[in-house]
Amino acid sequence: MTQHQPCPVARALDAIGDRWSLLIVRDAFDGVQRFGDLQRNLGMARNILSDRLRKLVDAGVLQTQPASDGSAYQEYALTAKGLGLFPVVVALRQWGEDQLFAPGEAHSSLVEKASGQPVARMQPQTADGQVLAPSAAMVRKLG
Amino acid sequence: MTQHQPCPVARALDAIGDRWSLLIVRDAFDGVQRFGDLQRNLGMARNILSDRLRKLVDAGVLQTQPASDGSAYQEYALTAKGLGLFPVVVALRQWGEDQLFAPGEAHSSLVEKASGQPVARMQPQTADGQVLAPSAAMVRKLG
DNA sequence: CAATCTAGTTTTAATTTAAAACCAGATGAA
DNA sequence: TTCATCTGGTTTTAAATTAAAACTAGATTG
Repeated sequence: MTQHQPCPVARALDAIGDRWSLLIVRDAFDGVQRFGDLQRNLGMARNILSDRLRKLVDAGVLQTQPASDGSAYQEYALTAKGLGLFPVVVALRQWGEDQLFAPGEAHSSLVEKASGQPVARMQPQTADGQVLAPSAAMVRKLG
Repeated sequence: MTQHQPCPVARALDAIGDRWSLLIVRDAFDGVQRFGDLQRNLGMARNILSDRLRKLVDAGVLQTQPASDGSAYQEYALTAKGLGLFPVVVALRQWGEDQLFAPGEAHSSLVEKASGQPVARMQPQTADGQVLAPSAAMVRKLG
């Protein structure tokens, strides 16, 4: 898996496409920012978490900053680049909600804080706002 | 990584969150359906491709069907569940296009076949169509 | 019918992940 | 201020996964 893939999807998966990185990012969106909290939350090996955090920081998805509780520790926060993954996490969540739970099986769902209303289903759209079917899309090479 | 994760994101990543599965799905969206074509395209080991295809079929993301060229071989096609990953792949592609290429660096992009127009940027929205910022969303547990 | 192609499987080696022990510095309690 | 504990790691070793290559059976081509 060399660097500098020409396909944006491949390059994205190079950065965050392993088993743990997107779960770390999901937790970060939920406000989990401390090493220990991430480790307990995700139940993952500390050395692997350490490695992934380093890679996510190197990739510019996370950054370290002084802990907000005033202690001498640090916390991991999403950068602007990391915040850009919000649509990815939401799309993944919606696919999971739709496709991976038995009918009637309980699951969490994403709502707007202010209203408590569920978030709208994400769908690729054309420039003029029509829903875009997979078969109506194509990749234009090397723009 | 046990089965039956309560979080839809975790469950989704259990199904397609390894280094190869989403690349296979991306190729499937691009019409690549034959074992040999996938292997050559992705440059991955045959045994791993074989394993991933089996898992994706078991997960209901892909299904096998007779090859469309009339030969006795089979091909792997997206199921309805697999087609549901379109927003995930597009979101990932847009993040890659936005964040992972140097300014001016050439990259492919996704356009509408009919018009050649680029696909609109995906953004989570509230029920009434407002853009939803990450900080304005929350997870409601066990709906 | 022989050569080649397709879609795998098997075997073995290399890499990655996991678990557990370990450690240094920060914190908190007496 | 000192001792015990907490935090955020690293190191070591074992287990699991991935990769590369060789191999195979059935399909196709000439």
